[in-house]
Amino acid sequence: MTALPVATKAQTSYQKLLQTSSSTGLLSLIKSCTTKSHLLQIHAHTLRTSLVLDPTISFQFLSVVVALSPLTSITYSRQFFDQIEKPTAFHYNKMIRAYSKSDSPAEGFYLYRDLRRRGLCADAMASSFVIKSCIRVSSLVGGIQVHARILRDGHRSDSLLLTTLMDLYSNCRKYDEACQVFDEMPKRDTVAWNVLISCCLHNNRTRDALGLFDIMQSEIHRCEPDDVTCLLVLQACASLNALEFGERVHKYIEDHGYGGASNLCNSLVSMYSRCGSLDKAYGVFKGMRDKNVVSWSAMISGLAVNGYGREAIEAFEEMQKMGVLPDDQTFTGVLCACSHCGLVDEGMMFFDLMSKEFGVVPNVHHYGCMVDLLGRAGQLDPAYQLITSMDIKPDPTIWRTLLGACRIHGNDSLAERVVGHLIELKAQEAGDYVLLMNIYSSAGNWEKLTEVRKFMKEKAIQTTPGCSTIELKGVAHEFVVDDVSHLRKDEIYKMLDEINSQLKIAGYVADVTSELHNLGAEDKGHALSHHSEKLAIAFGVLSTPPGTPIRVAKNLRICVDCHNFAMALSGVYNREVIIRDRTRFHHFREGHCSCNGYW
DNA sequence: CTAGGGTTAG
Repeated sequence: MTALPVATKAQTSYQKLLQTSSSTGLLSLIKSCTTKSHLLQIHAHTLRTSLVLDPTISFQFLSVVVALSPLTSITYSRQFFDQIEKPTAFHYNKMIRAYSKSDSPAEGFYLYRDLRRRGLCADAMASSFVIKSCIRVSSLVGGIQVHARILRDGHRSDSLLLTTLMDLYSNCRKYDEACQVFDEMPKRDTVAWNVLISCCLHNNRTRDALGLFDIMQSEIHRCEPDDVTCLLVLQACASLNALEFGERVHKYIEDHGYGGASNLCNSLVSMYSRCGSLDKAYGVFKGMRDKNVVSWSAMISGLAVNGYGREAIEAFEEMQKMGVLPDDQTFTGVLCACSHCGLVDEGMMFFDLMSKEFGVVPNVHHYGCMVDLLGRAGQLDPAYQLITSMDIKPDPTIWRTLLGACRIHGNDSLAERVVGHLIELKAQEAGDYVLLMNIYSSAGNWEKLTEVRKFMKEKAIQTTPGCSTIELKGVAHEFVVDDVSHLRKDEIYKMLDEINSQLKIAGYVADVTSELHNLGAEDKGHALSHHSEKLAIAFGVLSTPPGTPIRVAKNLRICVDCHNFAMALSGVYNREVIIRDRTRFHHFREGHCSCNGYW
């Protein structure tokens, strides 16, 4: 351990003050200490006069040291702590709390163990701080140990403590354990429900998160959602494309007087955008009095993903006129706008501007947009160069973006290299091989295609089933390829047949060459005609009045044929069709798509 | 004798 810093000037006026003050005077001097220099002088003084032995004084001083730790360091606080001869539980709690918020949260855990070994009483607070530490270092093992202690200590009905514990399990991806803690809680307040919803959101239970919004309000629980609940549920709506549910939450927000909260408005803007309802997003955005960088970024990204690249760039300029400084996420939106609309030169310009004029260091998302931009424009080699020249480690997503571009431009040799990189990262997924097979298939390279297929079979690599959802009256309906599980399946298939024949008259021809989702299918044409998005669309046509927009969310990329299908349908049936796939939105209107073939 | 806990915008 390094030597403690001490005051350099031997006799300052402050030290005189210290020496002449009574013990109550000293306490108030300590409490009012706000500068590092005074802190060091008090420290020296307490050491010289053995005042560290006095628990009240040492506690007060520890409080100040911890409070001023941004000026000194957590290590300094610890050094002082170690000088206290007989630290009490109070001292420990103070120090453990400090650690839980510091850059070395794990130390809090060791100190907690130390506290117990000394036989001091660990109260609920101490345990609470330690769990915080465990969350920070995502130590499930540590958390479980503390959990056991909590039960032994008889703190099993402390809601606040148990809520923290739920958050721990949630952060460690232990959904069931978090639920169990929730179930065993004697009393659950709104925050407990919020943590449960947050847990669903972060553990692939997004649909359950929506359900909880209603369950918590039901007769049995009678728990009022608050602003945080709304924030969480809006995120769930956005990721599920649940527009109607989102509108309900919007109404709830208005009815409960949260309408003016900027964080909620920003969330609404994002939710509406991500549900493909740009006009509603803009409505909320326009009504906001204080638009901050988050609001603008949400609007810019919203415009971008919905295919309004030029408008997104205009919004970016407008934002600067209003004196709001863009940050990293603003640029993610702007670059995304460029990549979705094929604005290669603009994209390069913004990428350059970003760091030079706004000091925003490009992150993996920015690079990802640039790779997408270059890749889609056919500049595959520069895109590859860009990835290899990054000063950050390429993540699987960025390689996958390039792989997508390889598919568009049918570059099989680069695609193979990219898959090689994914394998190197041990991140290759079924979808990557499917993409590779798509490339071989459209190039007519049947040998390689069979090779990959065989490889996948041998390794038993499971493909992610394509799944499309459509929300109707607040309920999400799910479809997979050739789905026969829906109650109205007969009507749906009849409708799909009718749509197909109508579209054929209008000149739509099924494209069976470029896609093969169903690996085992002998009859590709057949599998194609019952893709999940087509079933969802047919269901939409069937169950909504003419003219109603049809909104579908798909977990994978939409295939070329389904894209053509939706495009034709939007004209023939005069329906707006909005499909959100894994990478972007497709707005189909009057026989056209917002992506203008650039996709 | 002293202080102190949970969820949370793009």
